[in-house]
Amino acid sequence: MATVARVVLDSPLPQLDRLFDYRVPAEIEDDCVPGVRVRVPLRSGARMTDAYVVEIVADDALSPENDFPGELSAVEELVSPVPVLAPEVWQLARAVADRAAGVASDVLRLAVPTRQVRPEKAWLARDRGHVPPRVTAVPVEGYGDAVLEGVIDAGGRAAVSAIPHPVLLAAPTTTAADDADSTGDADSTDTGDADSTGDPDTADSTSPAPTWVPGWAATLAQAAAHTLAGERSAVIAVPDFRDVADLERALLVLVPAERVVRFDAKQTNGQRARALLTARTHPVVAIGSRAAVYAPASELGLIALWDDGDPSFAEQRAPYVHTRDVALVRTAQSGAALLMVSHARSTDVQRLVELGWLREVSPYRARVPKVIPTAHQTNADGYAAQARIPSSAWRAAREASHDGPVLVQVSNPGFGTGLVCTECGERAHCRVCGGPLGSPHAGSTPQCRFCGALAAGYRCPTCGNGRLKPVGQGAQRTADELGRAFPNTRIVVADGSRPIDEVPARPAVVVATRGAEPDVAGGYACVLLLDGERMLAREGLRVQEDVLRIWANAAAKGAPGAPVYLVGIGGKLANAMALWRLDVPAHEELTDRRELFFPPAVRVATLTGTDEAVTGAIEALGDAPVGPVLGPVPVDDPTPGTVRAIVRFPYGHGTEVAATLKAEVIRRSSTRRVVKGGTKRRAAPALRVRMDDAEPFSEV
DNA sequence: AGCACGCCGACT
DNA sequence: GTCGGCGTGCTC
Repeated sequence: MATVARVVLDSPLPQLDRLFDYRVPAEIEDDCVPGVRVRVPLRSGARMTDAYVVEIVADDALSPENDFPGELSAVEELVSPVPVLAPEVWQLARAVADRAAGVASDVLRLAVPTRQVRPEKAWLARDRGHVPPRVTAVPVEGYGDAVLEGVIDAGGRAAVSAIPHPVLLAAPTTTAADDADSTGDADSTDTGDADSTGDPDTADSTSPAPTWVPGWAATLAQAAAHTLAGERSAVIAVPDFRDVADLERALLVLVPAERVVRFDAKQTNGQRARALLTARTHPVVAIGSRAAVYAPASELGLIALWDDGDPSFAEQRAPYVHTRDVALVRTAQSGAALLMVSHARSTDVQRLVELGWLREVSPYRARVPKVIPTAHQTNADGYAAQARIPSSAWRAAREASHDGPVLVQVSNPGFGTGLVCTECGERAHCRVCGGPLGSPHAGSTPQCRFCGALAAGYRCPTCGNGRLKPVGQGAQRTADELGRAFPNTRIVVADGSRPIDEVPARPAVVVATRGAEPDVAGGYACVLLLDGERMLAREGLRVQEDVLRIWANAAAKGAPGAPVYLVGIGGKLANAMALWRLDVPAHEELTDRRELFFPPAVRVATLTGTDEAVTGAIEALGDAPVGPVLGPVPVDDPTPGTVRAIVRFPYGHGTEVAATLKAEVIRRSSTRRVVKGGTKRRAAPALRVRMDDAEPFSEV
């Protein structure tokens, strides 16, 4: 009896985004299993396409009325007998693509690394019956008696407020197993002497030394260890590379290295391929940035995200699906538990909480940061007056700097955000492109921040004066100021171009741009959050939640109960920080967005293309949209004559809207336009659809 | 993507 | 009468 392989083609064409059937030649029948890569002929024999086998069916199980009625072509080649596409990852890719009106093979490109021969051979040669060391159960500390364990074991879902300070994480004692007398207080984490009883059930004969890790990392490592102890996998996605490092450090205290696999952008393809195959072999904890959420972890028991509001979770490649959404789809498909851990709450998670879909879990008696808001004066130009740091904060910082490091968070790197004329205060602009001038170093030649042109010999066009001074404060400038104010203290600057992962727990002033704050064992003695006002002045739908997130994450780098000065901020946001009730602004923000039909209260789709295609797509949607359709308006991107429109629709219509838009894309892709003019050349697709853009209104 | 199929203008 | 233009549609 012959068999038929049902395959997904590795092609970005939407009209090919469905399964195709091929005959399986007898020679490869044994190895042609779901998940393997094959090459198949597509259209008139000679040309080959890469594909993954998704399903093997007996050809007498095909029904003539439902399946392809013609003669099947044969699979041309089995590329490798290693099944790299796990069935659940295929299901995930399909659902994620459908949700985004996108193409499944685009999702697969994010989920499956390109073929690597060496790791595959190593995997095939290896004893697949290998049993990895067992993982000792540890309690998830700080959340009351087995609260999070209960969520995980029940396949539940929770929005978890992270423990807002560093935690000293110690390896479980070899007797471990029962969590009976957990105090539920992360501060009391047992330092535990490094025992060397050499329990054969644990990976190493010597336990790792206790390590300071961020509170969230301790919680997620313990949650993962709990999941692994039940022989189930955990998948944990975090925004960036440094978070991966923190989490890995925490995990290696609790679980054998063999059980931890990484997926991140800095890996080579070979490393990713190895991680992928390991994850399929036995239960692991898969950690990493966006790609980790697609890890083919066997027996999935837990999916978790740290800081889901971080913009890094927005995928940059088609179909632009946010890691949070992938996690939600995967949770629904797998029945695994879901933990959304953060300090600040995203409006997206708040929506799920208000729906009752996520349960709220907070630390039990956590010591929250002692946030002290100090509203402050600005001068008439709107620039911070000389007293940038209020005297109370000065005093506290100076005092704290005797005991340990003080963190100073600023919004921008370098020396300042702009230059103004010393005489008339006019902002200096580039003579080439009109962009703002800045100075990368003290006293260096002014340079355009947009086009990079140097502006030597600049004269103010208003008053003719030739001298400029910086306005706004970058990290370097702040560091210089503080250096004068703290004469005998070490000053450290950390920003995007000079990243510092960790500073010693010694007196120092650490000036860091938002998001680049180094860790310190035990936490900072004091935290100053300086440029809040400027950060809030940005345009955008998510500025407020983003700024809260940035503040909260820095505040949580302080030692338990350390003072945190929130400079120049009053009102609701200051209140939320002071009370450490970061859900309140999220609730209010979400309420506003419901009234305005803005995401995430509703979903959005951005339609780009020819006027006819965009208008046609809007008509095809019928009455699914809510709120007025925005546009179509002309945009000359990617080609002149293009228009863009934004439609908004309730979550309940998502499936229908995505399917309709995908059908429109397919319809328009078969009739391609030819640009008028002498030489005919291929034009942009007549219709492009992007769903759930985080900042959909920024360009319309 | 590519390539075949199909219905209207100037050529042996 | 036919050769060939590229719009349209399909790919197991």
